Amino acid sequence: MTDLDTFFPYRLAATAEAFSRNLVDVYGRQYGLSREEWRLLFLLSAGDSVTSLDLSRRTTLDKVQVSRASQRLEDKGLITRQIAPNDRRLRLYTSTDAGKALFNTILPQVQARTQDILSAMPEGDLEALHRGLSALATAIGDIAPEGS
Amino acid sequence: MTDLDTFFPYRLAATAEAFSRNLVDVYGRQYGLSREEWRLLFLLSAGDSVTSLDLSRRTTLDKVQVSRASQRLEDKGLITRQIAPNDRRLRLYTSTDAGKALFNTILPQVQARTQDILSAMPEGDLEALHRGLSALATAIGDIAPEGS
DNA sequence: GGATCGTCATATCAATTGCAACCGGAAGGC
DNA sequence: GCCTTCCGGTTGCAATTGATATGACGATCC
Repeated sequence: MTDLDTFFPYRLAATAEAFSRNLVDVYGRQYGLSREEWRLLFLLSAGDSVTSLDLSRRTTLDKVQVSRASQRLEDKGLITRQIAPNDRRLRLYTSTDAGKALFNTILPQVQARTQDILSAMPEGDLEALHRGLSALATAIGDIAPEGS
Repeated sequence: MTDLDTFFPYRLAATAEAFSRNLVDVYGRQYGLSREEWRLLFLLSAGDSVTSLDLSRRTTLDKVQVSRASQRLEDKGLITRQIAPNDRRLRLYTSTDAGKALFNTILPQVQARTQDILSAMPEGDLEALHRGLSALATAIGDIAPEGS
């Protein structure tokens, strides 16, 4: 167990990063979005307006990252930011038509790449991965409830 | 499938990151090592001298990252860097006594934290995770052999 | 042997990130 | 009403990272 390759957390991180790199190659290299921008666009394109609070809760991004990523998305005309009417400290983020169009262009490609990879796995292993990952996420949450 | 939480690559990345954060909390917050520094120390403390080529091959770090991380480790007195005798372009990295001592202090704590988390998983799920992760790593390697 | 090409380490510069201060705005006490 | 405290978002600055260029070295071909 003194070899890094066999050290589980490292294998997990390396695999996740490799997967992620593959997808960044789709939405980043071709469309110039960073990972954070893609995540935000993903959440916003689902439908209606979302507050910044929702965003940082539903991503692993902190408020500075949300602020800067959304600024760039706004500069690109993909989203708009308004001040929330009930609490003027909050922002309401909304995807523009251009943003939704871009999202609808990219999503199938990302899904296709994802499918390419996942369907290359032997039968049953994907289910095993799902099972294991869910259990791990739960375990991490239980062990370290403090988080950020 | 329009929810980020259910989007598999995201779940994988988020879980890996959460796990990693937990470990960084051990070697980083308490001993001031970055993830890269910890990885290098890990590899070097195993035993004898290692060339920079080995290092970047056995981590996901490129040579610039190796160069920088090892510089910091040298500044802290944890490793030494010599010029390789057979190829004077290469560097030979060796862990100092201080480096090994620090590693021997940290490793048990990292392993303990890892065990805390993994053993909180229900019976069988860890094996499933191993299986799935290996299959996924293979699939990624097959799909995108170019990599870096 | 000398020219040329590929490779490794490092330097340099721009872009990104993290941290902490700051600026409104809200909430609660008085 | 005000004043204090807390909270969300932004901004500035320092440290880090990434991309690219430079310089040193080794290997190959002539």
